Amino acid sequence: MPTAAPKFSRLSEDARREALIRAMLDLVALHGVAGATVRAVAAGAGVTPGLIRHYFGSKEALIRAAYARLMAGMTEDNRRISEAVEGGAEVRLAAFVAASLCPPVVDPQAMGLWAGFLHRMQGDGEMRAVHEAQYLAYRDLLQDLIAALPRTPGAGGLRAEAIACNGIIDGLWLEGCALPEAFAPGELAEIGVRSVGGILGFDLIHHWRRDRA
Amino acid sequence: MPTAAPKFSRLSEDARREALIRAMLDLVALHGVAGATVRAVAAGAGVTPGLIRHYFGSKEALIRAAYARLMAGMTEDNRRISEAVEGGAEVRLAAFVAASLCPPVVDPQAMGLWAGFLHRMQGDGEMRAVHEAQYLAYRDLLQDLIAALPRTPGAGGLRAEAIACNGIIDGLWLEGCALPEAFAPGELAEIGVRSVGGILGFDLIHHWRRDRA
DNA sequence: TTTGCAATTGAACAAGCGAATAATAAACCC
DNA sequence: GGGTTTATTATTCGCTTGTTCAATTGCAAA
Repeated sequence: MPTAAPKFSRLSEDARREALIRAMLDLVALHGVAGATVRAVAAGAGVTPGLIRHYFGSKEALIRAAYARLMAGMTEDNRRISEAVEGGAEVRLAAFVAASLCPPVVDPQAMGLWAGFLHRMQGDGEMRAVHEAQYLAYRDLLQDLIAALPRTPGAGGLRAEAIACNGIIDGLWLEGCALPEAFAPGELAEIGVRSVGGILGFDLIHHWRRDRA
Repeated sequence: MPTAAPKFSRLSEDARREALIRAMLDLVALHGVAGATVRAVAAGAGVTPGLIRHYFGSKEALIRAAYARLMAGMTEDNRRISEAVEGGAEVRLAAFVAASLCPPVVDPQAMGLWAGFLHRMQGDGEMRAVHEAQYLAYRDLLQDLIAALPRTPGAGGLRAEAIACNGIIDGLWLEGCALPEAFAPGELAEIGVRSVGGILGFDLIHHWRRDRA
């Protein structure tokens, strides 16, 4: 008598949690938070709905875990970009700005994912705390890159400059995601680098263009 | 025998639609789109759920109508701001930027409202069309203010400058809404005016400060 | 191989959703 | 005032949701 095929396999706790978080992120990106039902997430992870409760206690807790994972991943990507570029502080900052304003960072699905979680921050203080920590980490990274520029800092102070540069990156990223056809390829990146240069009083786009050539 | 109190009153079509849209906006701002059920919206408007179908055909159609109303209101506010300020083009542009980065425009509830609708744009082309029209109208307004400045336009062109200024206003507005306690009162407005000046190569903050004094 | 444990299933549950529809009553016309 | 219209209500339907829990079963230790 042949041994019957196993109905399921027992994975480690880490692997299961990982699979469920990944399935949640995929579904939110594709159909929004509304489409990420426990049944759909479980099916995406190849398990049954009961496991969500077993590992996370509730769907809400899984959503929070997925959001934290998403934000951590974006920070990690940004850190890698800023470290991968060869050259002086000018080139590294310009590459950092440009990378944030081109695919795959600029992506309608990514914005859907981000917006899907954003509108949950209103009543959920724990989620807002995750967002704040992530925002400050990103801004500090940017501030370090700005501080390394060979120039005399502007009148507003380093903090204000980091806030401003973070702001224009966020704003242009959002517009690029929301209306992909409204901008030519590379247009947002060039505008971003030029604008950051204007804010900092530094000819950033000149260094950027020479580096790309 | 006293005449019994009427169980309900018949309103004009416009008044009913208005009441339902208003109730929808209030609920989305307070509890997100998920909390804006047909029953809750109807209760907020003082009617029964059936009327939503009677006037809008479906809940989805009411959501679209409410979104269009929200966006139209924001455009109107912006237009009023840009027209209310006395003075030259420099002062008007600076006031426009600053107004967009102070209460009541910067408001956590407003962001909740905006985010609640944003994550619905993914699969809804009609909603995206509303968003695009609104975005372009806002950007054109900004571009007109920029074009009126007494200066020689920058190397990037007027369109790129408008995109950049729009981007930084959006980005700073978002950060101010998401983390109200992270910035001092007026800090974002000053950063915004200074940054727009940097992007345009124009000493905007000097004119702004003199006008406020 | 046998035993014990807990990861996983699968069916069922109550609650809430949007939608549909027949009955009702307010307002308008003559 | 009586008759007509239709805005509005009240009730119901079918469906999906998140959650629950006893039964099952893969897997590792003994």
